[in-house]
Amino acid sequence: MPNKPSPSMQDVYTKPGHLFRRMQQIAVAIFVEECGALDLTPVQYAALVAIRDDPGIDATRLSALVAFDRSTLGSVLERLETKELIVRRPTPDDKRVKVLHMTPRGARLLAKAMPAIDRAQERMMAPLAPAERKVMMTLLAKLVHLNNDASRAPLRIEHANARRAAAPRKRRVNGNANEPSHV
Amino acid sequence: MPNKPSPSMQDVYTKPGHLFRRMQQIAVAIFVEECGALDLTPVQYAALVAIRDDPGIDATRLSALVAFDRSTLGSVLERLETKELIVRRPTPDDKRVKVLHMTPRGARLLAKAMPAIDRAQERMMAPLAPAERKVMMTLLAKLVHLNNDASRAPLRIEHANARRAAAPRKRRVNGNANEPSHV
DNA sequence: TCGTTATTGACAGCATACTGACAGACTGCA
DNA sequence: TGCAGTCTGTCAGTATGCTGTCAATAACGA
Repeated sequence: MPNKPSPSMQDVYTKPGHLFRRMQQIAVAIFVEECGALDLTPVQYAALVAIRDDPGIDATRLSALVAFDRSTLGSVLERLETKELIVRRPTPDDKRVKVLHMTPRGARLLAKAMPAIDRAQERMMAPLAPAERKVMMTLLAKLVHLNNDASRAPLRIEHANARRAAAPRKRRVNGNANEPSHV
Repeated sequence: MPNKPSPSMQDVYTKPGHLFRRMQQIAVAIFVEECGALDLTPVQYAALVAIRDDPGIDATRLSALVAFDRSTLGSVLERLETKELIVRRPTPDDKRVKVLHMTPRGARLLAKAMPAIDRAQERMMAPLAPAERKVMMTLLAKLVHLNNDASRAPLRIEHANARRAAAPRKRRVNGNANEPSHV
């Protein structure tokens, strides 16, 4: 038995898992600090943008667009509807589906939130020099992209218009069928 | 470049906030995939390591060591105690405090989990080339470190032994008194 | 056409996280 | 010594996220 010594806390601090968790903690804290007055969370913001980009989208396709779990998205949409930022409407086409639209109020909030969002994104990266930021973002984007299928809620951009475009039915081939084509 | 008045989803995808959230999602998914059989989450793992490193630590100091919110840590410790991986004991010194110790069962689980943890950390970074991983980790560590005070639960290593070492009482000067001295 | 399969939104249950508040215990200092 | 202020664990409330499951509905295939 090699009897490798167990990891110490100092080891944990330098591991990607710990650092990603910390960075997410920090990013959310900064976001809320900037947007808290507008009562808008990172997740709600992303959902709003996606709905405005794709009016009439349904919840399942939205979850693929913003990479939320379908279960989680339900409660997020409920909160957005309670705040009257979006509406959920049934469709005659498919009685299972409820389509999503942004309200004028939602549009106003989004416009108002923009400067705060920008400040938040700026602050997260502030400790790095401009050149470092660029490297960081490139590597992070690559990492997220190539790990896309690791999470339960992978990003699926090509799904967004599937319904509307009457795309051919999907054939799930055991595991990850849709490798995204964009890089 | 962004001639659009409002951000589109394509913009959101390239913003640090979105990418950090995705990466955390992915990191947790990979961790759970590797360690799920052991019924161990990333947070529980970090707490276990810290308790083993610092037997007799109390919950408040532990929360500073692993950068959890004090409120959150309560329920985490409760779950660890239910699984009999740790014990919480009152101390005669200070009736408010409950000190934490790992059980033999906790030690066994930690030892058993090590290979899975290593695999998980490895998999998260797998899409990057070795040189890229190094750059990524360096920049990420720097970013987390310099943003440390942005979250509610900043890392406070110097607190860990405060009680035991009978350190001089800290003087809170309006706001965040402990600016980390290490950079 | 009709049974099988897939999809959709919803829900229950668990685990992080954060805000804010609290009672009880402790400490420093007047 | 007494008391004002601090610290500790805990709790209620809110918001993500995940694993499952379910009924209703839709689409497919023999």
